[in-house]
Amino acid sequence: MGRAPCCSKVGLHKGPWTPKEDALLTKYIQAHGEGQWKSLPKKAGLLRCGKSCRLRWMNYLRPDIKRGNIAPEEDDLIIRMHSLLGNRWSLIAGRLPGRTDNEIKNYWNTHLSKKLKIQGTEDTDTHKMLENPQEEAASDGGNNNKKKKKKKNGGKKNKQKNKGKENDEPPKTQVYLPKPIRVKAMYLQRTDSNTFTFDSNSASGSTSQEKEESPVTKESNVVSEVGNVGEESDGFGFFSEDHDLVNVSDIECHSYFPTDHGNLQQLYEEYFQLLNMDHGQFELNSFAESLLD
DNA sequence: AAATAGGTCAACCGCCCGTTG
DNA sequence: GCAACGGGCGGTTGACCTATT
Repeated sequence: MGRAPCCSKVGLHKGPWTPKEDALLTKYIQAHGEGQWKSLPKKAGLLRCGKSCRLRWMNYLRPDIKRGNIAPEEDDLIIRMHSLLGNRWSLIAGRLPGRTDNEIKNYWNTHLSKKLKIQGTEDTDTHKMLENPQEEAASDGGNNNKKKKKKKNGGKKNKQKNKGKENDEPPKTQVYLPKPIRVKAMYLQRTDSNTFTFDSNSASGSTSQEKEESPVTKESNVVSEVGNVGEESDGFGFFSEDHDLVNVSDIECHSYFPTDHGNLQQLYEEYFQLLNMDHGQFELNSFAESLLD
């Protein structure tokens, strides 16, 4: 059909965002809110495609983004959700506040699919059990069929990509007590006073007062912490038994992620039961769609 | 020390879908 | 009903990093 590109590509910047661009985008959104992506770059003084701005904001600049290691329980939930929903990353991300679909997708492709194959748990595409998991893993090369392009080592130009790492502060996790929920992806909304709040209505039933509060300052909600995660979880057990409680100094990220085993189990079971209602794909799709209602 | 293989993840691309006029 | 538009999504790419040879 050849739809016209979302914007004229002529003269637009591509590639990694510079700190200056980030600042411009952040400043503009803080002042005017999200949306109007097509006209946003021009108004914000950015030589970027609107989609690129949206992506940068959604995946990197949003203040509620939880960067860093995926907790074992998140890991497990991703696996389970993937088994139910397939590659519907945005839906899965919607269950993991602070995580983006892109992050989860990357995490799946680079960690989980490989891990599951090695464990022989299942075919990560079909979720069927593998007969020869080791072979599968080996043949796959842990690369998800991704063709590897090798590049010359090239200049080690400064790259913003790892600037977080350069801080050398290990990613930290801070977890908030879950509110009674049917969780929904958290959307940042603008209030009349140009402050941002999380639209966690559907996610947590928060009051308007709560909304006035920056999530980052909601320290009172901090009730527990989860182990620093980069380590392997044991994969398919619901939680890793030996997963350590954390060290407060390792905590930083904020989340409403339910850390309680029971909550996660409940969430999963809720999904599972719905999927077992024997209503076929139509119901599955309806259910999936309903997740974000 | 240099070259290469393998891994990670930000960003792009193109399609799809809901909304609007 | 239709086309254009805006936004969202999943798949893919490629720059950069680390580990290994």
